Amino acid sequence: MPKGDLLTEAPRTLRRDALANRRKIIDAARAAVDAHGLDVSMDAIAQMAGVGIGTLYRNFSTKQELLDVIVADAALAVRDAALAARDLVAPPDAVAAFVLGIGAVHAAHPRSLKELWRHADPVILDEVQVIGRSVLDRAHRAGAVRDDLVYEDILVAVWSIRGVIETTHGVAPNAWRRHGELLVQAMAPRNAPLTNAPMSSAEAAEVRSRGSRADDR
Amino acid sequence: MPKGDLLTEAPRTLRRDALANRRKIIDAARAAVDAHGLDVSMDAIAQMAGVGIGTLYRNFSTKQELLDVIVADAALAVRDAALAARDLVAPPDAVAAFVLGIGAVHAAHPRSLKELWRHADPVILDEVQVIGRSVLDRAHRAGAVRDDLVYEDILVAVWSIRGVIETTHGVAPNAWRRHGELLVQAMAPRNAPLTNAPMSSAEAAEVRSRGSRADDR
DNA sequence: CACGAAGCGGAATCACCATTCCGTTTAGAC
DNA sequence: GTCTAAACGGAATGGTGATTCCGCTTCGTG
Repeated sequence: MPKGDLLTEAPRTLRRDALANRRKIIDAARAAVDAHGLDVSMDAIAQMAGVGIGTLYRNFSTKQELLDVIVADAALAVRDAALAARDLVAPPDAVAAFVLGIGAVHAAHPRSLKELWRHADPVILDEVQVIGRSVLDRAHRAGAVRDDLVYEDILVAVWSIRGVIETTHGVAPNAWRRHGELLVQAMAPRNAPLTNAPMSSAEAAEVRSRGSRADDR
Repeated sequence: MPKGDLLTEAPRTLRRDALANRRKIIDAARAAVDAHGLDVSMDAIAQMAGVGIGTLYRNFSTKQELLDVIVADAALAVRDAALAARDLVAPPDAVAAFVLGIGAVHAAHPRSLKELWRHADPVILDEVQVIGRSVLDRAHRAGAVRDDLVYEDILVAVWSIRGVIETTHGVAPNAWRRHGELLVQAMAPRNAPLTNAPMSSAEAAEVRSRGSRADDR
């Protein structure tokens, strides 16, 4: 050990080629997931990226770790869509922009967002929630949405669009848009009050931690 | 070959015990799928049914074949819900009953219906479609739904409810009901005309044959 | 009750993946 | 140009799950 114990931690910079490979891997992984779902094999990703499997594992010690990067990216895209709705759209239309904007992100990555609402970084999802609540709040004050509409309804609307995309994206990639339009209209004032109570925000948060697996494993 | 070629086909009746086992297997499979999803292992199903794996494969030559039976059952439940909506509910409310009734079936089997709309017997799904179109037709004539509502919108609504259930069932098993209510209201007359064209019925049919996998495999 | 066909259980087989290991190749500091 | 740490590729390993095989057991007929 001639160099002593000065450098216990990993080096801060990657070799030029290594960095390029890392990029290729992430891009390939995203493409592979969009094309074949979250259960693409690591070999398939490696091949698509044009590197060996060893290189995948040099960059990401686990498949999950790689997928997390993909999901994190997607979460950022969702947050950006939320921000755009809040900051670039007039309050009365912002709820629609929020729902449809996030729907568009899902449509662009039909499979990688599947697990988004369960596995993504809670910090980002919290940001989305804060943005969404503020969008809804201003819409309420503008009288642009029905009184009984709560943020959880909007969340559920997004999940419903996700479901439509999951079912249709290969055949009718825009089918979700009409569904979204229908939902937005349902959020308008003047509709009869809803008789079913909304999901509580605690429940919404829990979907994040346990997903739907109340019993799995 | 003393018996000659008279009995090329399989015997028509099962031994009493074999029949009982077959029932146990189907029940266990349904329960297992509801609890753990379509990728439960055959071993798990066998164990839950209290039989050996060999027995599973004596009854169903393939895992897919067993799952198909489960899905077929679910398809029948969906058809029954559709029939109930058509025959037991006044035309103006029948569309709501159709959507919510089918939603309830999905909620009762959150996972086994996941693949329903892709893999189930086309004959049954056709029946559902015929029933649905007739329900919609009568609702139109009663002036109970918006003019621009087509059957494909209803199908998409069901898929959206399926998506909500998939996401929430473990945590908020009734969250889908409020979403369904919202959708039903959106289907009422007096809403602004939709700007997005509906999915074509050819596309809807294609979801059945290729599902969303435009590129898989 | 004896017997043979029909059934049964579960070990063995096969295929597919994630992950590990290690000999070989290269970037880039000197 | 040399040299070494950093990177690489891909074969080998280990685990999981579907499917097959076959000796043993049970139903139910005569």
